[in-house]
Amino acid sequence: MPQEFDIFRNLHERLVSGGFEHGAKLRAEVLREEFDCSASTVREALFRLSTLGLVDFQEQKGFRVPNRSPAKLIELTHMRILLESEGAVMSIRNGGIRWEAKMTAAHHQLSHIEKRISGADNRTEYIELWSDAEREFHQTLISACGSETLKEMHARIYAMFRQQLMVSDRRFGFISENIEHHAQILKAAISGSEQMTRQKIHDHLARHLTGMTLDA
Amino acid sequence: MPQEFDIFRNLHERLVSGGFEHGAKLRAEVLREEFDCSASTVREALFRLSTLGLVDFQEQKGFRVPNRSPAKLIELTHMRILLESEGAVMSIRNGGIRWEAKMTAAHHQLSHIEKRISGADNRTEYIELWSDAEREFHQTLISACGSETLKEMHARIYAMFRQQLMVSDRRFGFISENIEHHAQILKAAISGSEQMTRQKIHDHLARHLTGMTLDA
DNA sequence: TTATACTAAAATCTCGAAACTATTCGAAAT
DNA sequence: ATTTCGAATAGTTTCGAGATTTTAGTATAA
Repeated sequence: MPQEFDIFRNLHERLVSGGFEHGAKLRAEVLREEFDCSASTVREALFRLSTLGLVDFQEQKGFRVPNRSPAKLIELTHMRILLESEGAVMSIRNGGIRWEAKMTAAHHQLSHIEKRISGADNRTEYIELWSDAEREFHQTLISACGSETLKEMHARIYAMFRQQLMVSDRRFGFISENIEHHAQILKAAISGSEQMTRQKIHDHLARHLTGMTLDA
Repeated sequence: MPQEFDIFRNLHERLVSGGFEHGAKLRAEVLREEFDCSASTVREALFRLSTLGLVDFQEQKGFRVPNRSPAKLIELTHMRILLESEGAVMSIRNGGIRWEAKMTAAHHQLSHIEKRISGADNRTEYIELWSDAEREFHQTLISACGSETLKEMHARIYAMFRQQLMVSDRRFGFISENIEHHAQILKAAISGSEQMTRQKIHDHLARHLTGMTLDA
């Protein structure tokens, strides 16, 4: 059973969901022990992650978790707006009824979790659930765009975006404002209005464009 | 002297400029000899290239040069249009006189080579020269956009795009039509017209959208 | 005190062989 | 003639040790 891919996936998930400190050093020799494999195998995984932008690599200096920077988050937000708007518009044109059905399903799922969270005592346990549903919603939005390249590119940007989020934004991203946003994006997409869809996607993400969000 | 990066660069260049057959197998053991290093080192470089989309990787099956597909070229063309248009417009807004100067310089250089080629007996020797100048022109176009992420993303798409080109398009991409296109893109960019710039970039790349180009 | 040079320790990078997996090819059975 | 099986070959992945480079610490000189 080849394990390099498992390591890759594991590290990917942790990097995106905040499992490492920003700027932390990633030593192959250390991670080696956790995965019970050789350092070379970890190194390969880290190399791949570095090409995805989730890990910084410097020759002879090793691997690091990228530092957080407001400027980077703004750039990634712009890219998300660009790619999601384009993907959503293309989905509207190509998707048909099947895509609309998938959209309503994805939103229903997300919406359900968001309602649960609103009244919950311990929100922490819902974070992963919500996180997955949110990703699913945004992925579905562009899923019928007809371009694997665009979807792949978006997935990478989305991962880097999430990695750049502060702890507070990762944990309380499901604020009531967002709940309304998702509903409006769905409505615009189903109605087939390209202009409106672009607008709602922009509105949804615009909060990350100021660079003024606070960390926990 | 760390050599992994050299191997990476060398393979990258060859993959993009058609140094390998489409679909060819890339065996670490074979390439090892050429670079006079171990297979593991080649493997690392190939892994990185696979994450960039320039090499296909399958577990337990090794590495391959991606096959050419008209659909893929069309997708990449759409991405180029999207990214270059956005980047150019942002450059128009942020670039100022310095960017305009760089643009005219890049175009002058490209234009000079294109004129040389038109009257040359043996065009082959100019290909690399032209190729570099063309890349430089398109890179300069988006260079003042203010987003490293966008530039990086564009560089990746551009590389994959070039890799997907047929031999004929790589060798005779400097057709007279293109010479005119580049001039018009420059003119639109310098004039500051965002709409016109978007249009000219689209026109320039549109020929790849039909999927009907022939191979040599 | 600040700067420089040297040394020891720690980390990274490369290697070649061993372990593992896929493919090929030919023999036996249908 | 075709299929199935298994051995032999070819190819891929993992490993841990050794070579190289960076980093940290200490001593010496300005």
